[in-house]
Amino acid sequence: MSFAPRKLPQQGRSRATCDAILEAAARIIARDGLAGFNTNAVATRAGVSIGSLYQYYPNKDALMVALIDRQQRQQLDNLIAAASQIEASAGLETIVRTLVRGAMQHHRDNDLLASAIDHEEARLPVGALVGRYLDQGGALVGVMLARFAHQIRPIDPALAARTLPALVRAVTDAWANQSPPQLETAEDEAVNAVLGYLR
Amino acid sequence: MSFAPRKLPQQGRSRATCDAILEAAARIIARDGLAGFNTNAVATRAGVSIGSLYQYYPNKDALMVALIDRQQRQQLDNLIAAASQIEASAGLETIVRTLVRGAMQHHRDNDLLASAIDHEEARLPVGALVGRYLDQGGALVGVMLARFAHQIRPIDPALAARTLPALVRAVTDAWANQSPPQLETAEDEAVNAVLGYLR
DNA sequence: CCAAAATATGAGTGATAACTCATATCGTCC
DNA sequence: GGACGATATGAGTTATCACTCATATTTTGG
Repeated sequence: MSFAPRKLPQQGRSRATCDAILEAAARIIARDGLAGFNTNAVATRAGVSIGSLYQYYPNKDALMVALIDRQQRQQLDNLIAAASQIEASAGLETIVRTLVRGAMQHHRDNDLLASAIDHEEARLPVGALVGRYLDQGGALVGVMLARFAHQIRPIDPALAARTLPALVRAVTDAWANQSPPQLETAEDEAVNAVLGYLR
Repeated sequence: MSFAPRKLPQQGRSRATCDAILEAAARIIARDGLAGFNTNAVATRAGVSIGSLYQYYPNKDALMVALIDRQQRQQLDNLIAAASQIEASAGLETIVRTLVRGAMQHHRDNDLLASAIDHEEARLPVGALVGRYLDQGGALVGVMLARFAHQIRPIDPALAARTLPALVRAVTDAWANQSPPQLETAEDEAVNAVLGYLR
């Protein structure tokens, strides 16, 4: 089973079709989870026929892989945007807090989608794809934290890129499942956990 | 949709049937993930007819809920067993390390099953059920850590019971996805993360 | 032993959803 | 403006799978 696109869009029209399909898939999963994710629903939601969907995505898993790619790219973009807003003189805790806030925001906005994608990443052969994005993000964060080398123990950057988002996730989920959820405190806790891990 | 058992087993024979069904479900998910989890396969694997399965579990989700209950109970039992082997004079780090090792062992042995169950817990209304087990585990750990109150910042025990296993999980997964996986080091890292969070 | 209750059976039903294909429309290039 | 490739359509096919039910077997209590 291949996940490569069956046919590359060559005209603007078909590129719009591909995008609409991905967007529809994301919205459906965000609303109903993987249970509502079927190709007929995606095509309908995208305002496109089921035949068009299969013109570009050879099977359902290929569509999922494309969605994973899209999501990873968005998260990297978010990270870059957050990083660009941090002042050069910012302290370690400020930096960590800014990045944590960005990650939490992303999860809060797309809770079902984010966890569905996490789950599918484990099932599909996307290790290399995801690894590329994580390494880019890790490198960026590594540069930002280089100034604080004396406050931080040495950690493999590729590893930190996998560990830290998961840490934030773990803390966020734990607080979100509390009643009542207290998301402001969750941010403090996540910052705490990350700093505790880094030092 | 109710998840309560349709009929309670009253004879030893039917209790064995129920157990065989649950065991088969666990083994199938552990091998093939949720993709291979269908009621016909479970019944066949259990050496039981599909009709018998539906005699006790009114629908597929009810079977999943029973499996979640079973898994949570097992994890609590593991925790109790690990706790009982810790000497009364053990230091904080020793205690944390022992508990972390137990949790990692459990995940390593049942990787697909554990993550499938995590995923299903989010979808099904099992918050109260899971909460009871977490609170019991949290209380137990709370007692063990009470001696170290001066080294630990105050944390809501119910919250810690949700956060700490997730932390361990996050670190373990990050290291497991590294190539090559180094699970011994992962233990050190998880202990680190937990201690960093607690202090 | 017998009747009634409990338990087991598995072919069958209906719904869902992935995927195909014959046909139609659109865009581009000369 | 015509021809050819690119793109779009959606009814139809097929496989899977949750779940039922009429019937058969086993266990229990009297």
